[in-house]
Amino acid sequence: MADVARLAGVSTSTVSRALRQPDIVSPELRTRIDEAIERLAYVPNLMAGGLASARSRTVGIIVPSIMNSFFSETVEALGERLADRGYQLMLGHSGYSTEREEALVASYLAWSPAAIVLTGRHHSKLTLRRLLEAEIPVVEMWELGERPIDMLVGFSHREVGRAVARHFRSRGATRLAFVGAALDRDLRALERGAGFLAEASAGGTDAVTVSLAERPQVATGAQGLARLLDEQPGVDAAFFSNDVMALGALFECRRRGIAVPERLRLCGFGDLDFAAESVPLLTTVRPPRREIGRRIADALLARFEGDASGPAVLDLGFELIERESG
Amino acid sequence: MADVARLAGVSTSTVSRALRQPDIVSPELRTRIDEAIERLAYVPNLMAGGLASARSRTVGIIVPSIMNSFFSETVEALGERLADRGYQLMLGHSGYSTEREEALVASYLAWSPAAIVLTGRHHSKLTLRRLLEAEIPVVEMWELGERPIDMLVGFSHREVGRAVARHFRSRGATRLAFVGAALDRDLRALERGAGFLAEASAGGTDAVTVSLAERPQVATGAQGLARLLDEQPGVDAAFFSNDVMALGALFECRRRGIAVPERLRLCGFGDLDFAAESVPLLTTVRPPRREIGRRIADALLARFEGDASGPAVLDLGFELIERESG
DNA sequence: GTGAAAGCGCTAACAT
DNA sequence: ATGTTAGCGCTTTCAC
Repeated sequence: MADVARLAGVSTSTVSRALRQPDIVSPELRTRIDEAIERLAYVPNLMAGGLASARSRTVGIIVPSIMNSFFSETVEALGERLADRGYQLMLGHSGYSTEREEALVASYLAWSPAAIVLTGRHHSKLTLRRLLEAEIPVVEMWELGERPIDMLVGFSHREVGRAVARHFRSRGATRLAFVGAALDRDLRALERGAGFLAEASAGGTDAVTVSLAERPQVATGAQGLARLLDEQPGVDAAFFSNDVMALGALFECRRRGIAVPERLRLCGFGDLDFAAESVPLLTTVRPPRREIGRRIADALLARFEGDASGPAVLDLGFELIERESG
Repeated sequence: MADVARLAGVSTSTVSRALRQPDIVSPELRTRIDEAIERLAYVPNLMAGGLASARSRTVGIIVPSIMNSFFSETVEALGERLADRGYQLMLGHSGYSTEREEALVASYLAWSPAAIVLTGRHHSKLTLRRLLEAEIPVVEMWELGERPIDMLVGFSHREVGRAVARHFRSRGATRLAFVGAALDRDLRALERGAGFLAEASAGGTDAVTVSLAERPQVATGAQGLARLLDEQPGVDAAFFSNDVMALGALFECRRRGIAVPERLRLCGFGDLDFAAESVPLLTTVRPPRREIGRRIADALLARFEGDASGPAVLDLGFELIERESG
């Protein structure tokens, strides 16, 4: 930067200003500075800037798993919008563990990030304390609830479960089941199941849960269907943890010659791209995957510019997509 | 850090040493320092450290798409191993564009990263120059080839294509097809297709390409199958860009009553989890997704400790998984 | 609108 | 093995 200043015949403070708030520098100097930057191929040292200003154009984000397409679509949308404005994403995955989340938050904080984005509402005490002390924007996403740390962008998983139960009932199903995987860690799926069961029993419909310990994968869905058929042969409609599991169930039904939806109705969650192509087409719930990322980016960018007027809690809703399977 | 030093009754240099190379500090002081750190809940400022040492414990990584499970599994494996050693991942996605890659590399470099990991071998001139000048470890991944920028960890996509063609031939197929999507951007898929066609013609077998402009998704696979049947009715074995497309083709076959593999053999790429569950089970090629991440982490960590003895090019191979579809 | 000067919190010679 | 000292490259008062 000293080189740039020398070449442009100004002081480093002016170069710094020209970079950060171009409008308060006279047009003439700005041009000279821009030329110097160009000629020297100057790349600012962000660590020096960060040290001096005690903040950085970095946003830390933690998702349970990078491989989960739900979250990765949110991350991609968020990252794209932030990158346009010069912010970098530091990505980590907690593997659904609050301890790993705690460690990640601590290491993010050491970078004086501009903001931190967390998945869900379940955090350790220490994480909460550190976040509060950091006094930076904090977003919790993919859920809803009371008293967010700061901002909250998501939708109600309980309502998702209720909507699916109502849908099944309206189609004449009489014995419902929720098939979940790793529910001790995936609290959002647990919540969907709870809403589903609550709505079923509120409507006087029979409902059971089949809970598998494994992670929610295609094979787990197939297993879940097998267990369901074994243990609860009377069930005529099943709501799965997500589309991936529902796909496994679809395959297993095919193998066993179970007619979907005639003998058994199936509903997934996520509206992943195969849901609109499978045989039969998969009835599912579409969460606002990209929208969550976009809205968080917008809220954050507004906050970075000093605009704190946005809502603390943003409910982006969801959509039940009725197709052939249920 | 000054507070810690004061409380422990030592100088800041000693605290700094205790943090970076604990073994060169006497056990007694180390204990006192650790206690002070604990009591003050001291969190080091990484930007200050980075500025002073002109490097940071940060690794920049660029993948074409975060949502692609191939790469996200690599990212997850890499991130996990690096996080254990105190390194943070800065993640970005290029959307298969070298210009976006260029911009990302530039912004990573402003953080004095410990290393940079790129997907593929196709980069802009400026990116190459900057990377060379940065004098940090650079890994190109998911491909193989001559003269890497620095390190190269992957496998041969051309060989993948050849292996699939040989496999189809050995099963008696006589008219082969490669069905690809967005081949102008996905150079790895293009390479697989080229290997496939080359091997087919080398063996005297007829082979054609069906190329779609859309991104390789489930729906694209279904479309690809439709076009294949229309334009090349005699084809009896098709190799798809990846498993996602192959799944779409499987569904489309089901809809059209095409017997797989009797009438048409299908092979995918990726061995995504549904491949082992679909009906029929999907024959595919398994790339070393996690292994790539792990080996890069190992190579990088070795380099960070000054060990430059590792190979510049690491061929991790692949595996053809024969199941029912082909 | 621009410049001078004082750090930001740490690391790395160097000296002891 | 430990302390002293001089920055790292930028931002940000504070004068002008």
